[in-house]
Amino acid sequence: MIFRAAKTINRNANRFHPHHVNNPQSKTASSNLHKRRKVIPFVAELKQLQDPKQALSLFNDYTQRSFKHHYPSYAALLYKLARSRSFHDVETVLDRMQRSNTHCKESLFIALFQHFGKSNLPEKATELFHRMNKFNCSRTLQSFNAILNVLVDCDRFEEAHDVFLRSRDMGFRPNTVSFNVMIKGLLGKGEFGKACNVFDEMLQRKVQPSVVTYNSLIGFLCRKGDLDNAMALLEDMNKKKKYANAVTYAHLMEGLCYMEKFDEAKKLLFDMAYRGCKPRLVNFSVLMNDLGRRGRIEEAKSVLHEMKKRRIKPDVVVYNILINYLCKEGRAAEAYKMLVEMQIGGCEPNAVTYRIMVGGLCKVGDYELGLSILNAMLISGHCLRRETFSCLVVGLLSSGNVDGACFVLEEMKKRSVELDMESWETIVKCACGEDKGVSELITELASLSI
DNA sequence: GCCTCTTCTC
Repeated sequence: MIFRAAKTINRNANRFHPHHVNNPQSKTASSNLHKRRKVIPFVAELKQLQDPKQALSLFNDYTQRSFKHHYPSYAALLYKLARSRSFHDVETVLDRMQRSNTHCKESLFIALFQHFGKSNLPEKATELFHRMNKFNCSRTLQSFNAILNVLVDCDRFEEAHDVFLRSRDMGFRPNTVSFNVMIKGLLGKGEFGKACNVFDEMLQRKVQPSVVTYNSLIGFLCRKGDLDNAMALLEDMNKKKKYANAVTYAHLMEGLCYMEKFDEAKKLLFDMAYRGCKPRLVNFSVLMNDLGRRGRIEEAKSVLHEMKKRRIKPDVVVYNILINYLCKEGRAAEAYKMLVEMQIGGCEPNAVTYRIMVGGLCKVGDYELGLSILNAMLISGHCLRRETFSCLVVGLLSSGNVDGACFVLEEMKKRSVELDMESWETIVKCACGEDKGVSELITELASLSI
């Protein structure tokens, strides 16, 4: 049954957007064909694989055929496994790489820290950081800062602080970036005063604050609506010849929007150019977001046209803002048109786009299109959240598409995503209310043993 | 091929 469902959905996915589904594959195929002779056979073959589970066995196949794996092999495999969050396999491969004494780059470790961090596994990242000297690899301040940042982003400020204090023992001297991360951590906890103390400490220790340092502080003040102090910091920056960049202005514009001063924010967009700072995407998206928030979607769309007129190519975030507010207003069909439009314009949707779109379609009851979007999302290798799956499962069942619902459940099972209690309740109620395929469904659920 | 900090979307 599931197989049948999967086939139907695949067909739908191709209809959804052939350009999107087929292109990445054909592109890699042709480029690999082009450089096949130069590329390491294992890496070339690895890139063709859809399923990350096959990656490790391919690696083993090559090992058995007495193929000697070098750094490019390990790196490509680790990236692939980390991207699909197969962290158990990541560990296995790391062990082998360590034993083989392969000379490896620090960037690989930094990328892995970030993958661990994104999956909220900071302890895995710290463990690897401490283990780095066992690899044939140099560990610099950059790794140190990367680990600090992962800890702060995972809400482990105290641990980050401990690591920061032990920097000297580890042979590192904190630089601007290290301090910026600590300031970000404090601001994240609402500790503006302590963040200012760290700022002063930087000056004492002769570590120069950068635009980023100022942006963090200005951003905090703007979110609080304290524009006066934010402007004072802007003055201070200028005095120290640290010039405001597009992000600085984006914060100020956001602060103005927050204070219901949209026109002033818009004026600042024009003023910043006079002050020698070219407006960037983020400045436009701040305006679009505020317009969308107030339900003025047509005006938000006109900002998009303004950007195009200025030859600034909208990115995925800009489209996400529009798609999000269209969905919120129950205009999922228009949101879908926007999604197609962005792809035609050469902008690939990301995980957020898909989540918003599936949610918006569920809201208006178009579960069939929601399902094909979900499938496109799976094919493009994006991770999704429980809520996205849940609303679709419940919706498909309530509209009588048992095959579709089972397909989604199967995909959840593959990814070890569990349905929430509330959704289960709805499903059971739905199943008991009608007789349509109930026994079939129960069998399916039992076999999945979620 | 993914390489440290600020930024708008869920």
